[in-house]
Amino acid sequence: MSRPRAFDNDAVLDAAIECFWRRGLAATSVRDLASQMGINGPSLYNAFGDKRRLFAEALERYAQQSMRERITRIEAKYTGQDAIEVFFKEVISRSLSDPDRRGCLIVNSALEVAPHDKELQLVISAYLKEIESFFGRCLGAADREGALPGSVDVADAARLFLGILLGIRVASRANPQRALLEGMVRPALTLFRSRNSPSKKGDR
Amino acid sequence: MSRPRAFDNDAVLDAAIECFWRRGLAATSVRDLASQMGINGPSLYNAFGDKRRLFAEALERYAQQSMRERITRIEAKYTGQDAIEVFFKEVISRSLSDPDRRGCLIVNSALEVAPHDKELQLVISAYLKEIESFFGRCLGAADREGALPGSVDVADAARLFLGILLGIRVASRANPQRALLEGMVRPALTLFRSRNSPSKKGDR
DNA sequence: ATTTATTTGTATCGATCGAAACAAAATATA
DNA sequence: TATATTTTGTTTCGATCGATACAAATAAAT
Repeated sequence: MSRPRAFDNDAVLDAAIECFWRRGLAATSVRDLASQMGINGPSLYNAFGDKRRLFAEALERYAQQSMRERITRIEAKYTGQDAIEVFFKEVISRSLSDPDRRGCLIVNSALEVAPHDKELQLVISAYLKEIESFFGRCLGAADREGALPGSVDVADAARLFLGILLGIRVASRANPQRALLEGMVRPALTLFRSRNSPSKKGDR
Repeated sequence: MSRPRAFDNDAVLDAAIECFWRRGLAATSVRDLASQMGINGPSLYNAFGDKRRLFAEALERYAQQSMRERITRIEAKYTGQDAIEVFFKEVISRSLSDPDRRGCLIVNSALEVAPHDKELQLVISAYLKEIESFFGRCLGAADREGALPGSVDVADAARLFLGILLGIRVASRANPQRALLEGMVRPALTLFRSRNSPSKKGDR
């Protein structure tokens, strides 16, 4: 009954993600967005409402494609300490190989957007909670396998790993050095019962 | 020989800190700044050059008044694990009692400014390094007192605590809940040899 | 083929951005 | 008191901001 869209919705959303990821919400202009998305301003407003709603859609797509994809992919192959180690290995690898220092759009938004937008704050908090829950599942599995000392509280340890993740994401934008990022994680892994510990003090 | 300034340089810098702290560099307009600082636009430009240089001055003053003040004050009274615990207790207390969720200007800037400003990136990295060094001194003292297990690498543990601090600062802007922030720290404190451990699993 | 509904491109809206031009005001020095 | 130097307040610059008015273009439904 009407003229069809000339652009692919997911493709232009990916372009929007790239803009917001690199420069944040406030510093990305609608003209930048429209240009990178390959559409006109009115098409952008027609399809997404306004800049803030476009951001919300881009953020949700990022959460799906980046965060949840990684979590489900890793949990399909690993459990417990292994899953956590692979997770951080991947995050650090990505952080060190990103010349634009984009970090993580969720973490960036937690700092830039959440304090000034109550609605998005709830969304972003929920994303962080998803990550915390992932760590919680890994730690719960480790606990059931007897891989956690009794002194370790699973819920707190999940919060610790979430904190380390946030720390890595922040540090990687200001000072992306392997020694720093890996050093943030390594001591936390000693919370697990030592297996055939491959890296200890003095190993380096 | 010339007309004197009608405003106190430190006082207006404090007002600028407040602006940048709450809204960041890009989202704070020169008009907002001048208004909150109680001066006119031209006076601002005359005294500080431009918005970016004003930001750099405000950031340095913040680092002195907020970060270094806390570190030196705590190190004058505490050492080792105590210093670290008091540090985090204070940071968490501040984070939970801030209705504007300002977080930490250094951490906010590490995420917002550092990736896009090479000069400020170096400054901000140096600030983060100062914090890491503080943790390193605390951990070194603990190590010399035999309060650290041999499996703990001091340099890495300092990076861990820096990471947790960054994580707390990010989380406190998106989801400032005591259980979350304290939970991020508590497991890391088990890296120290257990003293008369006042809080363990199930204590809560 | 006509109608209807939506998207597209062009142009532009008022508001605000960082920054500065300019002259009046103010004070230490001569 | 006269001069030199800086700050101050008013005004405004060109650029850009988010958002839209409007009409031409497009295609499914009738």
